[in-house]
Order: sequence, then C-alpha cells, then structure tokens
Amino acid sequence: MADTGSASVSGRAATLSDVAKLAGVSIATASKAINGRDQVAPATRRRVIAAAEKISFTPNELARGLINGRTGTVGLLTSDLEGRFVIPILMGAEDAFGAGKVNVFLCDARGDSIREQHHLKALLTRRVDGIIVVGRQTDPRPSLGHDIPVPVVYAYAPSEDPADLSLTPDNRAGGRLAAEHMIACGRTRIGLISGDPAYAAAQDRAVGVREALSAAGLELVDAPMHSDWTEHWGRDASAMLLRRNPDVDGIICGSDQVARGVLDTLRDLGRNVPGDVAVMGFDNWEIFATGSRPELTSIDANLQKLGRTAATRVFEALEGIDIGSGTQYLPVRLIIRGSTIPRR
Amino acid sequence: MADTGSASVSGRAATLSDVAKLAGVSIATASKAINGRDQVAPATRRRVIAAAEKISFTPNELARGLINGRTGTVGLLTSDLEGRFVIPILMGAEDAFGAGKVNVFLCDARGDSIREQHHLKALLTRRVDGIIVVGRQTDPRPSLGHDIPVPVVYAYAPSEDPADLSLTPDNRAGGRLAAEHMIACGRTRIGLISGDPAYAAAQDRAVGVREALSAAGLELVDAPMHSDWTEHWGRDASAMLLRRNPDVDGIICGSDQVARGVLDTLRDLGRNVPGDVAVMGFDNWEIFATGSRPELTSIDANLQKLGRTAATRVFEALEGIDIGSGTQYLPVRLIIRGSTIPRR
DNA sequence: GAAACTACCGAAATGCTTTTCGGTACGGTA
DNA sequence: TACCGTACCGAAAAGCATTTCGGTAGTTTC
Repeated sequence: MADTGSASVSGRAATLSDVAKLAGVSIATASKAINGRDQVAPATRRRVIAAAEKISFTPNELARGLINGRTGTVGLLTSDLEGRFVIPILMGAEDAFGAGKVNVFLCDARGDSIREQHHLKALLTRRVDGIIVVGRQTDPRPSLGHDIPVPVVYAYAPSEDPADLSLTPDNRAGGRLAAEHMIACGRTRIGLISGDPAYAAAQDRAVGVREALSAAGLELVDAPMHSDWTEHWGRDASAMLLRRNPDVDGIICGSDQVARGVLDTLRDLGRNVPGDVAVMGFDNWEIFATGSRPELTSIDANLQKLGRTAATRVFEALEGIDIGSGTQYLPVRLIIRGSTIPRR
Repeated sequence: MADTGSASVSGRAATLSDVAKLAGVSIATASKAINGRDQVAPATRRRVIAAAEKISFTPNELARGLINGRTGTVGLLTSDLEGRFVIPILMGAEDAFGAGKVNVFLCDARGDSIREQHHLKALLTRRVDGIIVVGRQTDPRPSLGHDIPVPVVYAYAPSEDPADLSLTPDNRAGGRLAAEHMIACGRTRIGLISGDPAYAAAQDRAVGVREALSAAGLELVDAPMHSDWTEHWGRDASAMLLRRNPDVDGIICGSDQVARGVLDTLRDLGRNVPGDVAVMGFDNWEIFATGSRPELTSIDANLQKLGRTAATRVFEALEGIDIGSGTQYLPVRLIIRGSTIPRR
C-alpha cells in the first residue's frame, strides 16, 4: 500500500551505495559525480545522476556533518513565550542563507535557566554550528559562558558579559526618533507614558526622548509615567496626565499596547487624535498598530534584519572572521501612521 | 584565551575514544559504561564516567543517529507568519517529551509552496524522525504526498487528503459552546459577526452557533455578518447590526480582534457590556482578550495540547502504532471573562 | 589438578558520506 | 616495442558511537 508514488528502494531511504550499485560504479565515483567533483567522465556522471534521481536519493546530512564538522544547523534559544520577537528574528536568520540551506532548531526555555541548560546541551549534542540567544526584553541577561565550542550571538537581550557579541535595537535612538517626529509635527507639550521602569527598554527610550527634546529646547510636560506594559496602564496613565496637564498635545508611549490604552482614554475624553493630541507607540506590533483608531505611528526595531545579522555573524565566526564583541545597537526606524499625521 | 573554564582536550569536542583512552579501556567498554549497559565491572564503570565528566564528554548525536536511525528531531513546517498558532503548538511538541529530548526544526515557508518543498527536502536530508505541518487557518491544505519516508501529521490546517492524519480544533463545537454560554447568560437576541466567509473557521463556527441556538428554540437576530478578521470590521459591522437590531443583547464574534472592534463601537454608542450587550470573541488571544474593557470571554483552541498530541502521534507512528487517518477534531474550551459575566 | 563456568573486556563491523591516493587502461612518443 | 602521461575509477580511511561476538583471566567444581 505504501510508496506507490516514487520508485523507492525496499523499505529504507536510498543511500549512496544504492546509487552506485544501480549505476554500476563505486561509491566514491558516485559521490564525486553527484557533488560535481571532477575526475569523472561526463557519461559516467550522467549515468550516476540518472540513477540517483530514479531512486530519489538524498544525501544523509548526518553522515555529511560527521565528516566536515558542519551540520548547517543553528540553535535559537529563547524565552520569548509570545513569539513576539523571536519569529521575525528566526525569519531573518533563515533569510541570511537560502531557504533550506540552514535549518534552525527553535528551543523555548520559558524563562527557566535549568530548561535553558538542557536545551543548550541538546543543541551542542546535535552539533549545531552556532547558537543565537533571544531574550524577550532588552535587559542584559546572564552569559551562557565561554566554554561553548560554537559561536554564540545574543539577539535582542544582550549578554551581561562584554566578551560576548550582542545585537540589540537602539532604543535610545528610537526615543530620539519619536521625540523628533513629535516636534516635527509641531508638538511642544509632550508627555511620556511608558512601561515597567525596571526594563532597560523603558529607561533607554525615555533617555532618548529627553535628549531630543532638550536638543530642541523643550522638556516633558510632566515626569515620565512608568508602570506595566499594558493597555490598562495606558488608559489610567493618560487620564492622569490629562488631568494634570490639559494642554498636552503629544504623548509618546513606551509600547503599542500602552498607546492603545491612551487612544481609548483620549477618545472617551473627546480629544481628537491627532488633531488635539498626537500619539506614538513603540515596537510597531502590526496587529496592534493597524487595528486602532487612528492607526498608530510607531518605532520599528527591524527585528528581521537583526536576526539576519545575528545569523551572519555566527557563520562569519565559523569562517574564522573576528566578529568582535560587546553590545552593538542596531538602527530602528519610524513608521508613520494616522495617530501623528492626519490621514492624507 | 579560550577554554579556560573546562578541562577540554586540545581544540575539538571530546569524543568517546578520548574518554576510553583517559580511562584506559577500549571504546566499546567506554560506550557500555556510559550507557548503563551491563558487562562492565562497577569499578571500571566509575572510572569511565569520571573520565567522561573530566573532559565534559557529550556523545555526538549525529553519529548516534547514523546507527539507530533515530535523530530525535522533528520538523515543524509552517506558514504561520505571525507565530500566532505555531508557537503554542511548538511548545506542546516540546512538552510531549522532556526538554531537550527532542528538538524541533522550525521552518517558515511563508505561504510559498516552492519554499515549502525546499524546506521539506532539507528536513528529510537532516533525517528528521517526523514532520508536523502547521497552517495558519483551518481550511484544508494540499497534502505533502505519501512518498515521504517519515510520519507526517497536519496540525491546525488539515490535509485535503483523507489518507493523512490531521488534527484541528473543533470550531463547530466552539460555536456551540459560545452560543450555549450566551444562552446561559440569559441572552436571546444574539448576533453573529465573523470574519472572511471563505475561511472554514468562519463557516464552522457559524454552523455551531446556529445549532446551539436552534436546539434552544432560538435563531440569530440577523444574518451572520462576514468580512475581514479585523477590528475595523468589528466596529463597522456592530454599528450596522445595532442600527438594524437595536434590541440585540448578545454578539458572538468570529475572532478576538473582531470582538475588540465590537466593544469599541458599543462603548461609543453608550451600550454597557455586558449589562446591555454581552460580547464573545474567538481564539483567546490573551494579549487581545485581556487588554480590552471589559476583558473578553473567548473560545480557546487549546493549541498547546494540539501540539503535544501531534508530536505524540508522530512518535507513535515511529513505534509502529497505527495512528489512523482523516481529520480529528480536538475539543476547545470556554474562557469566561467580563464581557459576558459582570465582574464579580 | 583438570574441566567447566563466569565475569569482563576488546576487536571489528555497522551506518553513510567524503576524500585521498593508488591503480588501470588508453593514446601517444621515442 | 617499450615507456610515459593522462584521464578515470575504486579501495580504503576518516568521522563517531553502538553492538555483536570472540577471547582472556579468574573462579568454581569434581
């Protein structure tokens, strides 16, 4: 009943020696013919390739990896439950090479360092060529250590150890970008509602905002407001902010969720966005940013590029290239939507 | 500079023969000692294990896979860009075994069947033990075919081919569950606002809703409304629905996003939720469902369990157990929040 | 004291591919 | 005719762990 489709040999997958036998050559010749090595007569090569196709032979990557020491696999070790950051990074890593050239083991440690160790060990046992560690926040995280026989790159969450290479979005530049955009939109009485102050992201973004404001001779209308990264907090905080500063004309939020909450409150209070008050989010979480009324201007961390860069660094390190160390801050970009510029 | 931490041998990773040499035994004995086989004197075993630990030996899973034919890896082939469904399924698959026992290759085909073929080939080349195919909608998708030498299970999106095994959430039961809950909340004038009618999910859920209503001697106050799975549509549709049927007291939505839009409009119109109108979502996308005012009652597809089941089936098939075929509908569950029951 | 076990250990094959290097056959040259 | 170069091909080792099976030493039994 099985295998009616292809002319596959007996039970198991076809091996190189099957091909060789069918083509009437040695295993060595078959290998050379298939891999485009020279030292093979054209006619022989054709015969081998035909045989290989006939039994739909695919080389066993395990055996191959055993020889050349490269498996063409990368481990992605994450604690990003939501998959919010890890998926674009994964896609970027896949893009760094052709589809199918490199495969990615995705391991979710769920914030548990024991589980992380298990996964790490499993990855090394599988002889991955490298490891990318993805955190769910931009706060520095403990290093995996340096007795790891393959290159390790930290993405999004940098490593605490400056000897590691870390890639993280430039939140401070993001803050500046946000404030500069507000100013460019003619706003001068700007408030800042962000998330958990224990997060580096909250701090860095706030610093950037203040830098840009003071560069323009401005300052925040009120102290930055910090609490959760939630819509609830956005609603509550904006109500407070407006009560104390009714003349606010721009609110920069620490995340798109917070911004959604802010939009809700502004609507309840009858304030027009962006007419009376312009609002910006952070992270550019599409589904959130484009579902709101009006759609949210936001700062995008370009995570896919970050993933691509991380994967590239891993393989550069394998080539023996020095990829450097320390934390590198990757550029972010401004995505303009209706919450700061009236619809066209 | 390198390898200051562990006492690793020379440059490369430790191999079994390193252990054997250090312990003064043969490779065979070292293998038996480490793997708990008998035929090894206790003292010898201790000596080998000590040696293995000293040079932090980890068996090469590639070589191991070459022998016993099992690699302990599974391929997860998806087109779920958002990672909305694939991440819980991935976590479930990991859970099906201990952390690190099985590793998962995650491949994103991005809706491109060419890319899917590439990934599939790469996975087979890596000798995965099985493949789980995850779609981003519950509509049947083309089968990968049957000339695949490893078990394949379709998750979320079932296969068009009844010879394949597919696991998908029971949307029809979900629709019934939703309607029954509405009825239990005392609602009798119930509307249905769903998403793209081309989606099986939209149809199945609608069928379930109608079944439960007619079982209770009720029917929908208006024809089901279908368009996009967006907040925008939820807002527009609910405005229409209420204009035509001002006495509506319950709205079942095809997704949490649609429900968010519905909540927005109800708020604008001054209707109290759940006092005047109860609202339900679908999918239980936490971040959406808990960020709203009030929080959304929703139907949860229990995707993590679905992933666990899919992985279990794959390995059962490997054990030679008949896992059956056709589409199996997995139970969903009701998550009650403030949008149908007033806060306690 | 010789025969029969028992308990351990090791050589070698296995799984699959790649690569090196030695070998064969052919045509050409002296 | 004898020798050499070239073009192909194949045997074998390497890469790593597992398993089978044969062998050695020590112990027991008659």
